[in-house]
Amino acid sequence: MISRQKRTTILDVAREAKTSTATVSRVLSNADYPVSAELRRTVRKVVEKLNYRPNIFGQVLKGGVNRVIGIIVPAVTNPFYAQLSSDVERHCVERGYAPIICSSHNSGALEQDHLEMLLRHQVAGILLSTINTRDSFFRKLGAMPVPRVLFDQPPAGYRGHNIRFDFQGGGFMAVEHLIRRGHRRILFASQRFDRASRKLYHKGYADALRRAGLETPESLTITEAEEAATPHGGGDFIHGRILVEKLLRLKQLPDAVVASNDIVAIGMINALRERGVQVPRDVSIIGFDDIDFAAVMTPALTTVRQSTARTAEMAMNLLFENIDKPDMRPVRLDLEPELVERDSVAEAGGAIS
Amino acid sequence: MISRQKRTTILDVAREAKTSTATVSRVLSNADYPVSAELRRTVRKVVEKLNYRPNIFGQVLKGGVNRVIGIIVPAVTNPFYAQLSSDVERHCVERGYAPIICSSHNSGALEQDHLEMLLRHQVAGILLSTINTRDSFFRKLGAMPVPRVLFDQPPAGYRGHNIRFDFQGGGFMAVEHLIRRGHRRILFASQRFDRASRKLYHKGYADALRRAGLETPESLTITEAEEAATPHGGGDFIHGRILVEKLLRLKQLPDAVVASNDIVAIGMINALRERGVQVPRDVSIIGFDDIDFAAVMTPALTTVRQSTARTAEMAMNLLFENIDKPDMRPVRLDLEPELVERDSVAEAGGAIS
DNA sequence: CTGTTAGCGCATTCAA
DNA sequence: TTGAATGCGCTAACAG
Repeated sequence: MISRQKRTTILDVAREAKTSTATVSRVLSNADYPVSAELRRTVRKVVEKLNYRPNIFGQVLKGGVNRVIGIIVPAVTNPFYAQLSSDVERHCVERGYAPIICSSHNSGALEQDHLEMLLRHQVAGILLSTINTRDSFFRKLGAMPVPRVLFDQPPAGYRGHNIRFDFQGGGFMAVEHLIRRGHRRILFASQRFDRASRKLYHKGYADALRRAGLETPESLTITEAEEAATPHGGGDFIHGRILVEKLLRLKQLPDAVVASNDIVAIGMINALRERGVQVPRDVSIIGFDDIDFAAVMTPALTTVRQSTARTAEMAMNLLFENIDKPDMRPVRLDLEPELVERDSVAEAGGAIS
Repeated sequence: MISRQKRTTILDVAREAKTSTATVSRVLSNADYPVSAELRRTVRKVVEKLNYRPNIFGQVLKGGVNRVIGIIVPAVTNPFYAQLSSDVERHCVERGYAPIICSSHNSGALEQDHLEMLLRHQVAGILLSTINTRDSFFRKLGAMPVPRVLFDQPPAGYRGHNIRFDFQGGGFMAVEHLIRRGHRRILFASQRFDRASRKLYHKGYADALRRAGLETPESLTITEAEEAATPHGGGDFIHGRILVEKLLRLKQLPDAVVASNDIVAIGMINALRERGVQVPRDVSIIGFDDIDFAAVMTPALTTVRQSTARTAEMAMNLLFENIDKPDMRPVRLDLEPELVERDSVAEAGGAIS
């Protein structure tokens, strides 16, 4: 059985200071309330001496609000989400809120557990990148009595507040850039298409190819079995390596590869280098996300940026607005991709412009 | 002012189910308690219908315990801490606890804020990698009535539970390995020595050199000014680049470099490559931590592992033991470094063995 | 098997 | 300027 040391309560303080709990409460949290300077001083001294800290469970129960924001991401081990959590944390602290970061380990069930936990903790708001896709989940989510903003992966029909990144435009932009640089045979390399974002990114990719009159080669993907066999730690890096194995089995190397994210791209670049294939000399690669490492690696990664700073800013502004105005109607904000040109995409032989 | 939607309470459920709050409570949280099958069913149905969720503030206030564990790390954007948080999270979930991950952004003040927040939330236990060093902080920490385990950076004299990684042994091990591979002029490259871990790692490094009768060259470090000027995102990668600039200004390239962590090592390898200096051909580099990426990059990074899996396991076992036995006396657990030989350290010309 | 009720710690009326 | 009393939502002791 779990036990715990007895904590000092407001009553202990009141007794020691020879006053009432009401006065102690006033000294501590109602700066304006008139309390004689002397009593105020004694109370503070006793608080210090007893190392008293108000029990938030009493406070919140009494009707206060828990100044805590919950953030749920698929995996903090993914640098994109780590950076985003970090950005969000800063916004929270600025406004006097405490953030609770939850990582769902790419598990829909764990994500739901986190959601329940946050709700039971009466958090003031929730920021969520969900990997759940079932309607039943969104029905439950919709019934949760708490301000919330979805970002990164809001499903197509989602009706609440959400930050919607233009994945399709991103895929289009990536291919456009590659074509502009003279590439023709452009491959898509990705984990399973189990998230809307990946489907959309691929759609943008295919659209751009079609528009340029180019054929859409079959994508390189990770099978469910391969995914299950991936050691937990390695994550997408390993997927990049697996994709390279498949790539090298092709009759002919493509001109360029559109990778589903930076980690996959980096994994591919490394695996290719080991096999003697140089990026971008032998093949160009474009990533997605623009994680910190992309800028400092060699070759510096050309990528499509999904700005964590902007996402965090938009999402938190929206969330705090909703916390202030619980009845505001759902807002959808759009976030545009940005092309970040660096060194992993080279000019191809037959460049057009 | 902050407002919130009225949440459904146990009373709402009881009324709707035409029963008492006690029965509802029993159905929900006391599986053994005898309640007629029919009533049980009705209650469950109403709970579902009203989307009721017990308010944890009521539960805890009543005397229950908050099955939540707080984890504070210096920065989730550092892959080592991200991985560790992730490992810890798994242990928590296995035991029916919910983890709250807090990132202190390398700020001692923010770390204290997080600590206060966790305490006010009556968490069952806290896992802490502190960057605070002042005595006053540890006095406050000591007075906190909550089971806690320090890991990664417990200060020398700390008396509570702690997991102590042998940084000094790690530094020694790194140099030993380099010497074994025939390297003689071995440089230490690091951020500021503002943490005990870095001082200790350097001490082990210097000890090993002295023992081998080799001189200890002046270390390459980041100045406080350079650190302040580092853009927030880049982190230690940038530090690696700065260290390379300093390295290349030396009259002579060393045989090998001992980097303070993997990120710095990776940053250095990349910056060196851009300047035409190949690792390990021209200079060997050994990292520290063994983050996921170390295994899959090119060259695969030789490094000294501080196992996140082991750290998490030891720390959580200790923490849960302390939660079960609040009066147990402080335990100190030691964690040994492991050398992970990969490809960033080469055999030097005049190898001994 | 089911219901009534006390009380956890706190902020806030209301009364003095 | 201060204090006594109430009730937030919940569980458990007690009563039936």
